[in-house]
Amino acid sequence: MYNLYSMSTEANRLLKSVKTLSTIQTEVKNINRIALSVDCVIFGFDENKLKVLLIRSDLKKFHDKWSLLGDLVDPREDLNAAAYRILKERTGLNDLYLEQVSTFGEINRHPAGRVVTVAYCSLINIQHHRLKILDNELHWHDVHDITDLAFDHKQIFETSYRQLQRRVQEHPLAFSLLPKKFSLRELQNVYEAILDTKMDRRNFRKKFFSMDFLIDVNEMEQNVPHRPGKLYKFNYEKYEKKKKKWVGIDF
Amino acid sequence: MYNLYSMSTEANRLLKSVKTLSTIQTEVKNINRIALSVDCVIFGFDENKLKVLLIRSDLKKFHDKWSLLGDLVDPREDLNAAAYRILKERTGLNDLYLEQVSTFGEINRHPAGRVVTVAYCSLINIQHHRLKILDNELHWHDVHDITDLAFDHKQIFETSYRQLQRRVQEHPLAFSLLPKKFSLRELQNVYEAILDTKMDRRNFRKKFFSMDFLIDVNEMEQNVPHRPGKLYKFNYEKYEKKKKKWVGIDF
DNA sequence: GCAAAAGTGTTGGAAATACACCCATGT
DNA sequence: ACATGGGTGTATTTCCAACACTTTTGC
Repeated sequence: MYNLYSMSTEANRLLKSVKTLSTIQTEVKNINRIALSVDCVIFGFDENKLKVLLIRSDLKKFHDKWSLLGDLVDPREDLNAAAYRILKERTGLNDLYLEQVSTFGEINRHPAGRVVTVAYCSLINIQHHRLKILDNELHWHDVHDITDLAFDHKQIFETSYRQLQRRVQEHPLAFSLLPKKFSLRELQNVYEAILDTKMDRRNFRKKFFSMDFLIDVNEMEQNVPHRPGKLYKFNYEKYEKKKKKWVGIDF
Repeated sequence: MYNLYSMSTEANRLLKSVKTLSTIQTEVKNINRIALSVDCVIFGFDENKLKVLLIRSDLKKFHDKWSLLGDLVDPREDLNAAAYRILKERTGLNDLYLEQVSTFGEINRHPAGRVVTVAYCSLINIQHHRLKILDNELHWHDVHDITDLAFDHKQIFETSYRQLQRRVQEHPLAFSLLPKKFSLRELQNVYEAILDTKMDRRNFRKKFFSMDFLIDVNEMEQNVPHRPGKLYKFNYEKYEKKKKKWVGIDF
């Protein structure tokens, strides 16, 4: 039995092999180390569909399969910094929505050896970085068309997508997929795409106007073949002040 | 720039240093490895209070501070298996509620070197293993009395506690803190302790009876100095069949 | 009989849902 | 003029919150 934190002699009666700090240091340095990677599930919204950014895997074992964007974490690099680095490399953008999802640590999940991976979910405005992904090894995939991915990335993707569906209903994430200024129809399209459902337009508007977090920017849509809608932006400051505490048993 | 999954020559125009499998293997084996640990936030319920199980840390740097129960992950061990191992070592119990919370990977979070830790949350019935924690280096602490813990364990604890508060409202976790048979009052006490709030007794009963997941076991409380309550157990099978899909924007 | 908690229904307000018509623009 | 989606209001239902008295047991 190990114990990473305690070296109590008192505890030794129960805990057979409590370690000294130098023992821990030896293990940390030489014995128990594992390769750690980050995988980013990068969502975008285009043509009224929710998309995920994938790269072609050319490992023989996974020929013709797609995989998430990932890399090893450098031992001198914060975990979150590694995730931001990967995003920056792939999208060219800073200041993105990025959130940790979960860590996947089965022994044989990677053919190169023991690699534990931390999954992150990111939401980006697909217009803003379209120029960066001319590379035809990188591709946006409709989330409905994901069949099998390389490694355990299908599982990672599904976990991330479910978490996104959950979180978008409780937090103002959807705006990260849209331009700063957007119409209510675009916003509703994002929700419908993420949740894979249809909503009533009038009730959707009522809901958002009653939350009172949308700022009317006094502009209209341009070049639409129908009556143009008003544009809004999300009031993050007001949201941060007012966000509710949620109590209510419901399962 | 690295890439763990792709070795496309096509991509090389954009991605300066895409790696071969053998390069990846070399890095996984020799270069980029990091010590990985698991920390368990073990919650219990006793005397109508929510408790967390901590061990005394005797590292000089953290003398007199308490810490979570954790250990290094063995490179030949599944991540989840490591968490179950730690739980088993400390509580003697298998088949516990155990769920991953989050991974903490700041560079200097551990004095022994670079240690990234995966936090897990567990709920146990405190009666069942009371005998295992005679060791006075292990102690149940009221969650309200947690001030500072060793390492970054305060942050880990708070993240886990918040997640518990969130999840207990949407999933039937509370029953893991109680005996198989429990009274509605005990159940309500668990919710009130976790959520740190008071609830209306009649509405609480109405809520649970209308969900219709409680089985009346036709037994009563024994040896209470007042009218004894009926005992129930939770119908997990029925819950699994019926659990609802939740749709509704609310933030 | 008294203390202590179990058990039980109703009502008002808030929020969610369902639903149909007129309006502004591009073609 | 017409096709397309923008914009709006009301009635109904469902859910939640507030609230007080009677019952059963141990002492």
